[in-house]
Amino acid sequence: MSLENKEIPAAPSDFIRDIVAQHVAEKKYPQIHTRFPPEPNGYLHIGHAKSICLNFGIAHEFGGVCNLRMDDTNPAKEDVEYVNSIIEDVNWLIAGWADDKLGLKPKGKTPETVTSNGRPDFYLGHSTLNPQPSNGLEPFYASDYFDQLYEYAVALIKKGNAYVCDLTPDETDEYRRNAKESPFRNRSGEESLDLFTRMKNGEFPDGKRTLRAKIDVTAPNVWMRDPLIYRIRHADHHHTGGKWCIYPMYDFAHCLSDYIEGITHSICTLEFEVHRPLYDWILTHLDLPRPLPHQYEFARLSLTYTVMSKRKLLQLVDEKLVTGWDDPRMPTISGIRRRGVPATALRAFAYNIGITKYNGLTDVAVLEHAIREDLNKRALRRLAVLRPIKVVLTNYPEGKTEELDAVNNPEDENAGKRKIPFSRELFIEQDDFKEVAVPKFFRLKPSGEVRLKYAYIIKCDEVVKDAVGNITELRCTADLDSKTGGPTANRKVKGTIHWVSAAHAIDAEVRLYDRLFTVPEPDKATAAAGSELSAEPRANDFKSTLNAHSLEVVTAKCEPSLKDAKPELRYQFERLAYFALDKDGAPGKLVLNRTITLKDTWAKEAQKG
RNA sequence: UGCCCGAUGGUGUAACGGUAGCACAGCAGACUCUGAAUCUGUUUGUCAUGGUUCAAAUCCAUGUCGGGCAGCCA
Repeated sequence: MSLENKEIPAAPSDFIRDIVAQHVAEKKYPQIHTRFPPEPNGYLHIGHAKSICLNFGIAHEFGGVCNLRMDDTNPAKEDVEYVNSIIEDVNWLIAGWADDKLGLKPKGKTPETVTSNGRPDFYLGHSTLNPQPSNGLEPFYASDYFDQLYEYAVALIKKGNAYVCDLTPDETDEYRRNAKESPFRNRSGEESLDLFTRMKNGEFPDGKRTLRAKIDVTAPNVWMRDPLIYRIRHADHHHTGGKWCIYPMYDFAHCLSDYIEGITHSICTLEFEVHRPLYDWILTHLDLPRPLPHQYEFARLSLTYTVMSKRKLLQLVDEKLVTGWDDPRMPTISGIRRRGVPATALRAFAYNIGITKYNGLTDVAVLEHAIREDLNKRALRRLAVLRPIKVVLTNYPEGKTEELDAVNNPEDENAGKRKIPFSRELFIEQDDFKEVAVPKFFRLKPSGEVRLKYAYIIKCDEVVKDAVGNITELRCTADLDSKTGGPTANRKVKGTIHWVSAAHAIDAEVRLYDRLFTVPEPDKATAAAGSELSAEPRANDFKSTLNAHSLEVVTAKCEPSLKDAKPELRYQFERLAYFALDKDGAPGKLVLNRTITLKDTWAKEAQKG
């Protein structure tokens, strides 16, 4: 069994899963049916990953289905680029885990008019389960239901539960704030129907009229104060083209999309909690013949050292503060993937943080731990030197090369071994030599000994410097009996360091990524903290906390086996970090991204002084 | 301001009227041919005040603090 298919830890329990489990026990529904409904107006981020893992996790654990649906009712903000990235990201995240629960539909399929329980109904039929979306299948689109939503709106008007309103946007706001009835509230159903038809036919400009649900303008919950359910937008839609100039609002489209698809559990984030009465109102006022979906809310994810809002992420992209949506420093799923994080690690993280209604702030260390735990098990060990310093072994024959055995992964016997060339001239890490060593520094120092991993114990005899005092070379002698497996191999020296043979090393462009922000809560940053004490954070202030050193590029010296590195594999440069191939690489040009460093207890110790 | 929701160690979560547990982080140690991993130990917690009860993190009331909503965005 490969790591990709390895099951993630025991299914968690939370208040939503408890509800679902109860419904399953009661046999309340023939099948549990969730959905993941992003708006295609940006790339998915790690907060969406939490939602994906919840919705697909429930489908996975309770034998259900989870539809992927584009919540695309606002043509102004949405784009096919985003649709495609969403499909790619979801498929990547659920691959080998819940891809058999992914609900799709045949391309172009729209809801059918059927009879359910003796009454007319719109229903899409059962979702198609298929892990290959390219196979004539596509995700669901709220925009595929525009015909049906229009019919539902007409039905509401005919029942006296909706009316066309001519108030301007400002007036609408004012009336709603003051709990005042619109003067158009009591116009006849016939007149509303006529005006709604003409809205649809394009007779009015944007903003001229709206369709509103007739509920209760004095309701304490403002979303019940005759909310808008349709507005005029003369704009092409990425999926329906120029067919429509009126578009349904979220509240109207979402609950009915859930219904049309046969969703049982409609799970969303906390900010929609106040919308739930409206969700229920619309569904219960349309005399729908099948069981109604129900909405449940959980807290969205916040992470330290991260911004999560699509607006801010878009700003980073637009202002070229990162290289794109998939910049490995971005908290987007595509960025995280490019950074080298396996989907299994992201899923483990999502499971570990749990689901509640408390708006907390999760320490990014929890994510980092999940990544390290995953990578430790799968990464192939390699020797590579990021910042080289030359070492010459004066007692080792010139021109001699040995092939030394090296373990590919101590956590996985099946990963096997490889050969590493060893010779008289080597590179070691600058950090692994100190001319004036501090007490607990047990790496290489003048007259000190250190083990070269898989090779010999060496002793530093001489430090060679250039005219300005920079170290150019270390001249060392090797204990030629101390080679791994040799007579004095068990001689104890405190330190072991990594190295590469200078003559055999290959170069790689290595991108050392660090956190994008320097403070735990960039959203709370105040740019002008000096001049305006206790100032409220302003919309753009988060950019003042960007980490200037979030990317450093070095040319590393790597052991030659790395020329065969594969994009689907992960590598650990021993004692340093985990790496993955970047798409910018080419045959003969190695480009690696640092996914995450190894834990570095020494760095912490050294900082203490 | 109105409405809604929430509050358990530093952080995130569990305990569903009956011993406050887990993970991350931290600290200390063991081991180590990766200062990684692994292993051991360990500091720190039920927002407050009342009430119900043999018994309250859990139920009730009030307060405090925090979050959300008040777009013709989702």
